[in-house]
Amino acid sequence: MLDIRFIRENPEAVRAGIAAKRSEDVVDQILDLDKERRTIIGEVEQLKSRRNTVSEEIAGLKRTKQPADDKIAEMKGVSDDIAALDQRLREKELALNLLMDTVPNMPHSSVPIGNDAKDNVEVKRWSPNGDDSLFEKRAGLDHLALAEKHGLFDFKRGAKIAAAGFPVYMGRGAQLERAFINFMLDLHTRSHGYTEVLPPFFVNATSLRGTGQFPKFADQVYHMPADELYAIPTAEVPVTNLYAEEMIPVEALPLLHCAFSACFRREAGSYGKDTRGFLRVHEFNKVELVKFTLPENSYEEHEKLTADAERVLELLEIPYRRIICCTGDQSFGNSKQYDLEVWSPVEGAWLEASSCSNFEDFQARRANIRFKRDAKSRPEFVHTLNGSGLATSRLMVAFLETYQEPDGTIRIPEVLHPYLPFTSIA
RNA sequence: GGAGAGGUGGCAGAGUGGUCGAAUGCGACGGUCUCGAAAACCGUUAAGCUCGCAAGGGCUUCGAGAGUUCGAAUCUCUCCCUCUCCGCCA
Repeated sequence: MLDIRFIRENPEAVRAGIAAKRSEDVVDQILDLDKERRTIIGEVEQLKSRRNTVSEEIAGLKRTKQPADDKIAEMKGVSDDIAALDQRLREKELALNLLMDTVPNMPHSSVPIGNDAKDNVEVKRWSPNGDDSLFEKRAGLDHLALAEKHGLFDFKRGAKIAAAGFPVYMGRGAQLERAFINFMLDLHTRSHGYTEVLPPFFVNATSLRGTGQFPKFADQVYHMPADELYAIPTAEVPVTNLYAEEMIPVEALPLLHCAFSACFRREAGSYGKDTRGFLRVHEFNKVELVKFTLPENSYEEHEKLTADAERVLELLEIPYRRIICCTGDQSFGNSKQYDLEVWSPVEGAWLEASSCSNFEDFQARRANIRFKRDAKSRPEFVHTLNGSGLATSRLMVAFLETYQEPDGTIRIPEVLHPYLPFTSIA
């Protein structure tokens, strides 16, 4: 959510940001409602002020046992007027908030203007020893064939016991998945300074609104109406909301958390697109990185967070690239977004394995996450950042294809040996 | 699932329908004292909205919502949450 005062004072800048993000321009409606709202506030508060004054006079008269009947009679109508104005005010505020929720975060000045993914800009490419030949399409079994050959996953039985898009990991496939997760958690907690969190996988609607999934993406989240709970689409939701409505001690900033969770996404409307195997699933596993920072440090922390995610791929020696998402492709709530894409040599395609975003104070304002610079200063909103570090599903695809030998054996890189009871899948 | 207790300021914890945004304690901040610190003493100590160039003013907030009343932290109703005990259970 943006600051209403910022919109009031910079309507043209907001209009430009909305246009760059390909969102609907509601600035005029917001300004109108804001004006009406403030007019009503002026009227109703004048009445309330009068009521308070007279109430005190009545109290004074009662205390000295003097009659106050005429003043009481005078106030009877005033309270009704106040109630009517309060009602109108609530209606205006409700309408205003609904619109405010649809305004995206403003893109940072360093983000390229663009329409869609085609306008994203590659800013970095990495492969072991800088070997560019690794970015070529190669012959070999794709991840589904490899999984079949070695009995790593069971998509059919996943569909039987749940639904299509809910993978089952079997045997060495399950162990490999667990090794990825443990490896990433250990890296981020031991080498990158993050504190581990294992959050609930269900949250309430307030939390989803806090991080920006609601109201815009409500149809993408699994809902359990009997208990009014929602399955998390990412650990970003529970972890960011840990400090909702709180004042974080300034000395605790920056606050760094990493969290493993399963992630649940309905992917409504995307049927038929990239549906094979792990390319698009309803449930997947992810280690998420979340930061709470001082406003002036968030862009520096964004670079570090992205580098922390990249480190996973570098240690696993998986070729990847970093792209900066253009204004039309970045997400609703963030101001700057890097995507990390792993190279899938058999698909011959880049697969998104991570998305690292700076939300500035957009989520912090919605969730009311604040800090004070010192005891005397006013509270300010922190900046929140998050990024996958990483999601395992696309990583698994690239990993299996990258590490297959000519005979279909999958070699396990040394960095994972401490996490597995085998060094190859043959 | 059943029974009970409770939700008040950063924390702890009082509160009679009317000088209650709220006693008191702790903490924090500023000051006196000190070479410095501790102790002691004095003072300050919420947030949001709104009007105003500012100084400053106004309004709201005692878990949430509704009600009674001229007036609600205080009375009534509904809901939410926390804790304790019993039952069941991974």
